[in-house]
Amino acid sequence: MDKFLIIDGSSLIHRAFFALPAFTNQKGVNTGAVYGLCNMLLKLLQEVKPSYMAVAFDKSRKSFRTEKFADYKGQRKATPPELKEQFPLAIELLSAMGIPTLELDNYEADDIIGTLSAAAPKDVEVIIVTGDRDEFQLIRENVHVYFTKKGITTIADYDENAFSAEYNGLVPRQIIDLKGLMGDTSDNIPGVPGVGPKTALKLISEYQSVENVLDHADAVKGKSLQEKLQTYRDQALLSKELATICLTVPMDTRPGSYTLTGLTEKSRVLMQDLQFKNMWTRFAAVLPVEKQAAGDTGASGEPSIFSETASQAAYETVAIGDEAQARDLAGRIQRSGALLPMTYRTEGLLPQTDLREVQMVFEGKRLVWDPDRCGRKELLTLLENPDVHKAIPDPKELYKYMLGQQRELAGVTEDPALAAYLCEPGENSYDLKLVAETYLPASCGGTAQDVEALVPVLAEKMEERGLTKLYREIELPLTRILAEMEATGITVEQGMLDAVTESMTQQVAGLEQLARDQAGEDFNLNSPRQLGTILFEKLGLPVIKKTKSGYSTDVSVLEQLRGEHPIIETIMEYRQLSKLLSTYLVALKPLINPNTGRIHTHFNQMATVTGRLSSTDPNLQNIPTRTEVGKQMRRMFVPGKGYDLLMSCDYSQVELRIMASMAGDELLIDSFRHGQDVHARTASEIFGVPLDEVTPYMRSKAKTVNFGIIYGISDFGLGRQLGVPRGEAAQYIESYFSRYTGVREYMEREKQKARDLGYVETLFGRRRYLPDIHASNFNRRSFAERTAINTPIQGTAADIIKLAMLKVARELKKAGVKSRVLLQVHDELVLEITREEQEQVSRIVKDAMETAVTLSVPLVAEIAVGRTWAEAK
DNA sequence: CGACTCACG
DNA sequence: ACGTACGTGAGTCGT
Repeated sequence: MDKFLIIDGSSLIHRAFFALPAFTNQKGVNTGAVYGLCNMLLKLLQEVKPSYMAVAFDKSRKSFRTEKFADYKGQRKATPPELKEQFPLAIELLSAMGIPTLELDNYEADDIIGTLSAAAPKDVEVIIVTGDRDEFQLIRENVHVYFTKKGITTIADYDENAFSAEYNGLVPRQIIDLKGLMGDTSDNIPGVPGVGPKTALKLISEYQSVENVLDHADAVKGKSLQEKLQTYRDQALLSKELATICLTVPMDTRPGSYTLTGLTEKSRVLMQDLQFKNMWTRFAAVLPVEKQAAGDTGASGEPSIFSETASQAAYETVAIGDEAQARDLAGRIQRSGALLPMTYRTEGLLPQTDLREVQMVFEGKRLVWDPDRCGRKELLTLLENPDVHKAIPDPKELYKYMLGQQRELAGVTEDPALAAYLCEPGENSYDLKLVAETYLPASCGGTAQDVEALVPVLAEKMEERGLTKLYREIELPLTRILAEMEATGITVEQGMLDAVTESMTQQVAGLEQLARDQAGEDFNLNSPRQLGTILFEKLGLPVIKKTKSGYSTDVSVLEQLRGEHPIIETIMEYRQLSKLLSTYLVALKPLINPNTGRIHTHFNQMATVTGRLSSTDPNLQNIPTRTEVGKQMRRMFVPGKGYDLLMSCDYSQVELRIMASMAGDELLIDSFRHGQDVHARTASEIFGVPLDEVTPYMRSKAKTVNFGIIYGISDFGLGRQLGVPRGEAAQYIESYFSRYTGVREYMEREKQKARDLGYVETLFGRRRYLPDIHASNFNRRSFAERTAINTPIQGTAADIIKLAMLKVARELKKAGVKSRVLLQVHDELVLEITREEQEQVSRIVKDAMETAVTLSVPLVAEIAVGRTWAEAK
């Protein structure tokens, strides 16, 4: 049966507006409500698959109802301007999408919807979508109401039965009788004062209609109710009339007039303008796309440089079908010298991953090459040929596949995903489809054609932003190194993991029981909420800090409560142990690869805004080290078969050194050049005592100050960290800056740069845009200012260790040693080595790290070696 | 799916 | 007067 989807646009856009945060596009146009509406429509289109569709809006506040009753909707708050301005936008967008919209003078959306649904023929199923219960009156056979309960995602389907179940056996039409009695505060329908939903439901259930209730007013229970019904008789009848949806609006009611004509080019441009990045493509999956007239190049009117690559029709798709064809093709590709745009997919567990669905663009054709079918040998030959230049988005998995085949992927000269990351490092994903939608006027849904089109676009963008060198010399070659590290993995001693898990499980259980005994009741120790209730309500401990949703119970709070009650100690111990247990023991075990017996983390090269790597599944960059129990975790990491030791090589105070160099601060540079203990030196400077009179207490304070400086210090933050009043913290900062004047100037310079250019950058030109630097909101602006200070430092450190990794890899290869790099932890490299190579490798690694770049201060790397990661520290 | 907490640099 | 350290990922709870 054909379905007719009728949407209460006004109702849904209101819901969307209040359910979503205030989005704006770059031009400052509010877009959140339209965005939310689009998402709801998308979901509905997917689920309902309608043949006909219309979206109705209220045209203005005036309607035939206001003529009857001047106060109708009189109490309603004015629509916020941020929402109001989105109505015309929504209508324009929907029209461009080929979705019929309706708004009529003197009528509300309700009436339009009512008229359409009432006129719909029996062989059409009508689905009304609204957040307004009034429209339940329209339910009948073949007419459903999808009611948006709360937010914008939960939808309940009401037919006659569902309605009757909720409304005590009434029929949908009787909603107007209910409204007649109870009124509606939001529409300012008065009803009968003192009659609420419960009384109204009871009365209508008994008497069926308002009229009948009024006729039997003397028979109802309760003296005052009787009186009210009699007094407000006319008001009740008027209310019923107001609540009645008009079914006879003069309009075209033939469903056939409301077909979906298809997405237009204009809608794509509009969505791009609104910065709805993948919305158009998502709609294209459920709506027809209007064919463009020949020669029409779209909204710009200018011939697009992508006019050839952007259209699907320009590409012929060819599947490689047999060995002869594969050989012929491989030969032609190798001779051509052309850049080969590619996509690929792999699956399976290391090292036996399989390669599937290779696509490439060659001689204007899209080739689909399934290596399981034919020509695997030829394909691998192409992939390992460094003279065949390839453009591959995110090729890390392909590198790993090749390593599993004892081969090496070479000649990857472009990676559009990586390029997009360098251009805009704050995005959530660099999936090819998304990148194509962002940078191309028309994407081909994440195919090799998109790769081809993206390469020149992103090359230009990177050139314009000074990122080319960073891309070519650091990021692109680093991918291969990361692939090797991931493929290699690190060995965890399984027996120890099991033993520690066992004993820690016991301890955690014991502490859990103890905490319950001390609390005198059962509760979930892992629930901060339940814990808060116990501590601050039941036990009456003083509230130190609050969170958005209740009492804070974090370590800083617990530390202050220590001694107030024995349970605090128990909780702190429990927290520490259960964290270790769940995150580093239980979670680690299933990530041991059964094929290799090792743990293969994933180093994400496109995850952070500063240029650091991140590590997932598992995160091996946050294995405990700070506490004694935590160190136990590092004892499980050992050299693998054929290796004797783990080696850790870490930069000493890189970030402070980088700051000294970038700031050109004479004092700090001097300190590092003389190989001084910087924290002690800082203490001597800010406390005004000779270096040999610095106490450990002063040094520790100075160390905290030094960290604070790198983070874009504030007196409040420093005070909190140090546990001193902010005034005292402010004094430390002031005396710091009065001595390290170069640092102060550097910070002002970076903030000014962010204000002038809109971005800050690292030593190697890695950029981070900071739009909030101009925010009127103090908080957001301050945050951007601290970021302006921190990002060049943290980011330069990231650049430097990446360079060091490339150099280490090169030097180790040149030396022909077996020892290899396994992990990177921001300022540290972890290797597994043989005893024989220890001297040689430590020299190579230390030297490569220290000479990765030349700053105005020396870089120092410290080597440690041991049987486990804990000992190599 | 957001909030909270906590592990790391 | 504003309220705060920078950058991550993961486990758990509760809506």
